[in-house]
Amino acid sequence: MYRHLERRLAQHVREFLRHTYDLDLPKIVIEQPPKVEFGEYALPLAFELAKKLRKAPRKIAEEIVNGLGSIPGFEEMELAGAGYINARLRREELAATLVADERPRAEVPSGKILVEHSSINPNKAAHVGHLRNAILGDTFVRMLKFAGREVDVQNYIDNTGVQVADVVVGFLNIEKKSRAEIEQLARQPRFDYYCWDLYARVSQWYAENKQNVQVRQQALHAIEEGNNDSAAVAEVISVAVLRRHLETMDRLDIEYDFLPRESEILHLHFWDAAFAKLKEGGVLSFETEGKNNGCWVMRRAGTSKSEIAEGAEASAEGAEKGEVAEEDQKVIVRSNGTVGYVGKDIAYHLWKFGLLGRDFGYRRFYRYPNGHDCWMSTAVGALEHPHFGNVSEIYNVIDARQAEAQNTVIEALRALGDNEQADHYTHFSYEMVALTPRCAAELGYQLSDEDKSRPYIEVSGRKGFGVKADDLLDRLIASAKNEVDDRHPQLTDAERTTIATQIAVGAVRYFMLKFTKSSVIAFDFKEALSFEGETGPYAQYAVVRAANIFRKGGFDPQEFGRNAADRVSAGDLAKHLNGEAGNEIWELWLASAKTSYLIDQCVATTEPAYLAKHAFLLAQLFNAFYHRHPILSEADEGRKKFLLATVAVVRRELTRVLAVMGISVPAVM
RNA sequence: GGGCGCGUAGCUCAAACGGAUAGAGCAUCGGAUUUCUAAUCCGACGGUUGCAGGUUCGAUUCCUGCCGCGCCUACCA
Repeated sequence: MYRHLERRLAQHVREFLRHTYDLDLPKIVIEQPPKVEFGEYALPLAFELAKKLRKAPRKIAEEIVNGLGSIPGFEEMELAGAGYINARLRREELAATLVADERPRAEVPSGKILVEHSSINPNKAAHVGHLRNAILGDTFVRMLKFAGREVDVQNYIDNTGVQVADVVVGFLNIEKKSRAEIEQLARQPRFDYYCWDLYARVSQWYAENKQNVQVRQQALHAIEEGNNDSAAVAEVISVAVLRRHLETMDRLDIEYDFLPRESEILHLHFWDAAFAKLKEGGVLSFETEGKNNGCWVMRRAGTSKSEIAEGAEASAEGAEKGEVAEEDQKVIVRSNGTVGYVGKDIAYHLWKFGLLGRDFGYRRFYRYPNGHDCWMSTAVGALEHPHFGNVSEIYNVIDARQAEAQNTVIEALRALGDNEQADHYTHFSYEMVALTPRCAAELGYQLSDEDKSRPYIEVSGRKGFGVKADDLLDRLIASAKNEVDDRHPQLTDAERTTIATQIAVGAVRYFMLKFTKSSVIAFDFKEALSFEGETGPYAQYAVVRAANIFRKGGFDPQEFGRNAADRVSAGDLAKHLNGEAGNEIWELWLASAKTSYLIDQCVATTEPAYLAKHAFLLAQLFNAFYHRHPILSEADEGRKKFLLATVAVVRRELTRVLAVMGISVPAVM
């Protein structure tokens, strides 16, 4: 409703400007005043118009205020400061729509959206960096669904790369395990932990002897070719580790619809189809000299043609022929004829948009406890399956280090003339999770003096350096469980574990969402394990308190919410929300009204952190309100109903906001 | 060298297209009617927004230069 009113205001102002000044502004800037006393919306419009109209800002603001007339839902406009126009809502009207939970539906664009996230190499346990990816991705999916969009969630599995080959080498060449033994190990509960350690050992083993590196090459080729022992072992390992990743993510309520695998991209010859298109479209060029002699190359994204043309004389000759300077070349097909990962990625993305002309086979792979099926690609699949791909919009949740590769894929689409698709390709970029030196030391890693002086140290799976996702979750659950055990000894152990798990998930999900995407998270257990202050449990606690009021008062909160419209009168709303005394509580109502508005902002900017901040603000306002106003002991019956309606609205909206962040609310805390 | 990003309180971070007194959490210190449970609340302390210019009625935000830091820049994936 809040965003609906904002649009209504913008519409009125736009029409007024057209009539009065014959001005057509494409965008009416609407801000939020620093304090509720100033109103709910602020327009710095007059400053902008001062130059165009050659009048003082204050004078213009005055004209607008006087000329705008009345707008449904709004009080009269007000002039403030040097030329701000503040708009004030009729508080009781917005409050009434909130009580009744009336939400005007915004028009939803049609077309399916594909969100790709997680994409963890299936050769070792998931770590905190993967957690950030999956939580950002899953939260974004929830936001899109909240906004009414249809979404498919994909988790791309690179099961044929060197990382998997390395672990295969570890099992076969270092540990000298048989296939049967490996299959046995793969059934162990935390097989991914075993691989984590082995992977680190393999890296060391390569460093010890140059010849060992050749073993890796052989393994890699064998895996890509298929139909041999190495390939079979690779399949066992990657599938088992992948299953573990799905289990880990399921602990956080993160689910996927489809797992496309690189092995199928290879075996179903996606690349051949893409290669033909790229050659036909003149996107690739074949090098006949220099270091990339014999390769098919593409211009690296971000290197423009004009710069080359204006650049050094040495490249001027090549530039005239439309060639790409060597340092700007991205090799797509190697001189030995094999395709690199960017090539496969281009093929994959052509498939996503339905431009490839080929499809995967599909098979059911994983069934979640709630009955939802996750499908996986396969060479020859089930006859009956849901349809994936062929979408109109995609978001790839991939960290900022992959920006160049992502842009290269987008450029390939453009070069093929698929601009519509390129425009709807969003690299949802975010910064990595690193460890603080203190955290690294805590984990027992030896640090150089140089590393100790850094603000953070990059995680490295290859070195086995990092915090495993399941370890973090285990620690969070244990810590929460201690607290719950103390506070609620009357509950069964199972009940207490459920609550502790909800709190742990709330803590880790909030932690990963509260930083803006562009901020590197320097991970530290102390901060991540905190349940106080700006944390998920703080917000959960606010909802639990709200629910407690109803429980103690003998009401069912949902029931009360549904009937609140009958219980609290318009007169009471007006009486208690207006004036000096009403400001504080109105702030709480207003914040509660902003759920849809915030989610729109988050989707438009691909920035979930705004919603996390909002959840915290809402919880903070509620906690202050809770402290200041005794409700059940309120003598004035009308006021008591009003306060209960306030609690009902906040409880509902905060629960909703937390749900979009994938955070559930415990029964008690 | 080139590309992308960052630099804000002791620490970790906010501040949507440039806007009203730059805000939170943590830490430190001092408080809260023994209540709808304190995983809470209130207060204090804490800032030349890396430096120097420029644009603007107005700059943490935009532009230029400098300083510092990180990531990317493989015929690895």
